[in-house]
Amino acid sequence: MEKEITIYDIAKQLNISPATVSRALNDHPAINNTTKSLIASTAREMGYRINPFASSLRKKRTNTLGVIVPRLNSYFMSTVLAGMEKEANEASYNLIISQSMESFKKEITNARTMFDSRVDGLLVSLAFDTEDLEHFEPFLKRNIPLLFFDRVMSHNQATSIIIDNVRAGYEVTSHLISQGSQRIMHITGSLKRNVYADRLKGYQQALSEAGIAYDDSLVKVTDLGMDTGQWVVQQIQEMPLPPDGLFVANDFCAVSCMSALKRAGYAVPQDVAVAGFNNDPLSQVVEPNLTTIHYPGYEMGEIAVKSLISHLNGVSTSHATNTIILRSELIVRESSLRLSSK
Amino acid sequence: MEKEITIYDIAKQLNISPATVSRALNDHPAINNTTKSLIASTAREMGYRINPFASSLRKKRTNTLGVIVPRLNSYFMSTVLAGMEKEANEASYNLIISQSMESFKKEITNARTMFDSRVDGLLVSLAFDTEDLEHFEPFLKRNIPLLFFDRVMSHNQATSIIIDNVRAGYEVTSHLISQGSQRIMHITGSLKRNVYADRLKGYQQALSEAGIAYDDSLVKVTDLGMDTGQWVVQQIQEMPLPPDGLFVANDFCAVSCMSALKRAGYAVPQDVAVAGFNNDPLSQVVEPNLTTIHYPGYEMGEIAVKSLISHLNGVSTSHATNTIILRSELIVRESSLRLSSK
DNA sequence: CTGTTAGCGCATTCAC
DNA sequence: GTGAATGCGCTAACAG
Repeated sequence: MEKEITIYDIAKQLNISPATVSRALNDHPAINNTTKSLIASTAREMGYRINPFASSLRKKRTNTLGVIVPRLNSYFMSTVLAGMEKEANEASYNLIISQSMESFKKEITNARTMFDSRVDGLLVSLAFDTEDLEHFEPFLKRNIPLLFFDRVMSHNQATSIIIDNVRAGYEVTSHLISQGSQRIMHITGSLKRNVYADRLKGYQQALSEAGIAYDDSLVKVTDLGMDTGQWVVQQIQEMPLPPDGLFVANDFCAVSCMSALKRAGYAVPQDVAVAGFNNDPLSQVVEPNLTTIHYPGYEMGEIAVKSLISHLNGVSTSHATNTIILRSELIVRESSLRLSSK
Repeated sequence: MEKEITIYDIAKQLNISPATVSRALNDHPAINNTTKSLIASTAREMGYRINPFASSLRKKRTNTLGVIVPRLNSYFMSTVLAGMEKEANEASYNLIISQSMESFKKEITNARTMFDSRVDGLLVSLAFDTEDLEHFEPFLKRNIPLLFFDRVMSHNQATSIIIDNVRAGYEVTSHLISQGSQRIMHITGSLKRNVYADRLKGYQQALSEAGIAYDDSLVKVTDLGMDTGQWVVQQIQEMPLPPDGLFVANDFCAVSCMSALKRAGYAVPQDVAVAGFNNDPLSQVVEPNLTTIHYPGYEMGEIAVKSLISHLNGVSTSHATNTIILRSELIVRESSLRLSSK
């Protein structure tokens, strides 16, 4: 069992004061460069590592960011987190990650834990059924910056990072229309969440622009889970006039729908064109390949952390609340191609 | 900006000593129950929250566990993490999670970060190409318990939690044989990793037991990525005698193979029976549903953390190294059913 | 059962 | 450019 080296040990070794060691290690400008590098090298030799707790206690900041996400099990989310981790590491911040499991209640618990852990900042993507932002008030009261990404809710003291979901929804729908679909069904998640509400808006815009009447009964709010495909096909079979297009709010569920459709004897895309959302690798692994929206997850993670940290280092306490909108992109694949040759 | 309440504030308020407050808050046995609850309630009223850094600095433990995983983007991994998080929360531990992105190098960096963060214990699932365990030595030298799960490497000072991959591989292969497959191809990942090496062993056992000669050229080591399916089919098309069964080491890649097979005109399961591994929800969302192995991820996460924490609280420094083997289960679905009626 | 005292390791005044 | 002194908030002796 090795002993921990402290700045005192280094100081003694070099016959200088601990204060100088501390300053040198923190690259303080008022320290001679030669002594700086001397201290750095002996620190390395002696196997010194900073004690983050002593440092945090003293500085009253933890160099830790909290992240609350609905779930980790999607390509999208893990990509976002990879981006966050990269930026955090570079700025020597740690990340504490937790999953709300799409539950408002768990999200509240998670927020509480993050608060008690005294994170310097909090990054959140909201759960399906989150109703309000009260559980984040303690952070704002203590001036701990709060940032929402992807699943956001507008708040006058928090930054949001999103893509233009209205536009993306519009693009998908327009594309389906351009491929000859006239009755497009939209399978989505909780409309409490901007991502779903906005995609729906885009869907409606595209219909209206094409002169297609909006039909409420073609929009289905689901949990986007693995049974949704089967349920959707059941609905379709009960319809007097079945749809000829399907816009599903994520790729996994879109695949579930495609699969159920094929099992029920519908041809994709001939009978029904299908499009998903997120550009999960899954979309290129199913037959037919899935038309979808590319979502810049890694970039979103990077920017989120970068923005939060710059806020932490920021000059003012002015909560410059802004919304950052990233660029998404329609990716056309076979599942929606009904016109061009295969 | 509110002021932080400390135990001194509570002590002053109640005219008692800070030590008593500290003891009461930590549920020390030698404190009167009435004063305990009095302290607890005023602490709540005053909005007290413990300062984990002061506490960590004093106690020389952080109540934080590190987790290094290859990737977060699978149902399996996020389930494991959910189980870990639950147990950690209950024992009031925090989790720091990082992804190695299947890279040995990144795993080393991650380990270093965890070490510098002074985690009390470390949970690891190894990257594809990890060669040795040297980067974990610093932990062992400092008596920080190390636990491997799923992707493990035997080490005389670390506990491992796994399923019986040999058996699972055997079960899958035997099942395929029982459905009439004679030439079974096995698509797997790096054989440096126990999970893949063991599944291969099980595969070989089953063949041998059925009196089928083992054919090296039917085993393909890949990255199990999204292009693997296409590549595999290409290989198949070049074979004089194509396989009639496919055992793929994870579900995502199995789906990629099924899809490529169908695109190339093979019927699943009639021409080729397919089986995957992990029981990802994906397996029930593709057509045909995928035969697979159910893997108790949540349970594995729970047990991993429970075991590590009990080690931390353990009486001795004796590194009682053990291997815990969890039960997996074959799940038969359409993709492999060639005999029974559909 | 409760109080007194001291120190965990660091960063920051204030000196010089 | 460097050193001495102090305290961040908590817990663990040691007393009583």
